[in-house]
Amino acid sequence: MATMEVQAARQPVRRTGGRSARVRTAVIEATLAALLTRGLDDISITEIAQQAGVHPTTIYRRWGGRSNLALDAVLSGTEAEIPPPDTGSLRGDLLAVIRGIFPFLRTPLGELLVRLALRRDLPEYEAARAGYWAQRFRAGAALFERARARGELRADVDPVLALETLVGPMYVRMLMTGEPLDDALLVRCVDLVLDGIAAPPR
Amino acid sequence: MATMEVQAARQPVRRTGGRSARVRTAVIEATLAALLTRGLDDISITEIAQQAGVHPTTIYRRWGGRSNLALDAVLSGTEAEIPPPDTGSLRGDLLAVIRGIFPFLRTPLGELLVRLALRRDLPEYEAARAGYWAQRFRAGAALFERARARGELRADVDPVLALETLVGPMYVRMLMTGEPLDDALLVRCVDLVLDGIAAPPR
DNA sequence: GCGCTAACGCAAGGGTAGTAGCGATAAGTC
DNA sequence: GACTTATCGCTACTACCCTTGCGTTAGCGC
Repeated sequence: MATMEVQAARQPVRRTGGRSARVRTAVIEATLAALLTRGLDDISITEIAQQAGVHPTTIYRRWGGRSNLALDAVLSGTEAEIPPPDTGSLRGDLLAVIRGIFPFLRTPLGELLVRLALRRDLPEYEAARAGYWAQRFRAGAALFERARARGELRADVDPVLALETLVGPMYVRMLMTGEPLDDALLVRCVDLVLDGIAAPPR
Repeated sequence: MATMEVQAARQPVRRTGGRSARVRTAVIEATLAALLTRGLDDISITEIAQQAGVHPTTIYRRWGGRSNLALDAVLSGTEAEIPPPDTGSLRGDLLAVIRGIFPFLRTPLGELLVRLALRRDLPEYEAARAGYWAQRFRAGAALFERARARGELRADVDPVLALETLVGPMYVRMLMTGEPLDDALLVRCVDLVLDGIAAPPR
């Protein structure tokens, strides 16, 4: 009796070194350059291809389309890890959090990342985005836990909502109103979230 | 001597009624339908044209491109005026403000408006956007003035930043994190902005 | 009504995005 | 070093976006 050889769906051996790697870095580099000069919607794959010294079909095959290519390029240029702050006070930690995000968002790359996050035609981005926010909010949870232990926090505060409220104005100004945005405003954001706007009871 | 007749650059007599009006409403309607079903980036002008019973060339000539067409359609479907609230208390006014924005943003049309606001390839949109926010913040200013007179407000509160902080989490959840969003959260947003997160001094 | 011309319809055409087939090259394995 | 095949280059092709030029229709002012 012949052996029951189940032909396992053998996945092809990927080739990650040498030419493929060179092609990838060249394309990613050219894409980033194009993104930073032309914007998110006006990049041409044909143009990027000849800029990278590569044939357009290669890009279509490996990335499949503009959105995916832009996503890969921007994520490749972004380091995900941000050390969670521990300054010893709630106010100091919140300042560190918002100051850790703000300068990056001001760079062209940061702005691209935000705009990419707002697209809905990229199911691949959902995972990356979820990971990004999960990581940030894990750091936030620790931050609030310490503050609670120090007695600096109200009892009923939701850390997630608090962080969203903290960074909310930054995104609103960046994306919607276009109002000016600087470090002094970040400090005011922190103090507003800490103390609220209501007059203290007397 | 002949009269010095300066040939003033005579602008053409616009025809706003009759056929032009019919074409416009038909196209706008078809565009809105297409936007709501296909999304902001996947609309086809050819398709919209035949849906509206109009030749594609007409759309290209009158609107010039997809972005402009989408902008006009969405703005046409949106009423700009929102009555400023006056409930008698700061908390009531803030709730009214955020509750006035929230249901609209949940509609497909509201979401389209927000996404349009995030595009940078539409200089025409800048004016509309500025007007929208100016109107909203004028109402906000009156709201805070009354609260200040009632002694409900801290002395150093910036109304603009306060409003941005109020609505910030709503936009963050809608655009970035995708966290759930309901009326109960709006109430918590208001209370957080009012009271802050810091434990009261004792 | 009448004339003028803005606005529309139509046909033709350039340009670019994206796909499919096939041979050539080179990465990984032995 | 030799073999297998993943990956890339090339050509050809389709499809759609958008523009241009010209003839036709129908608002608007008189």
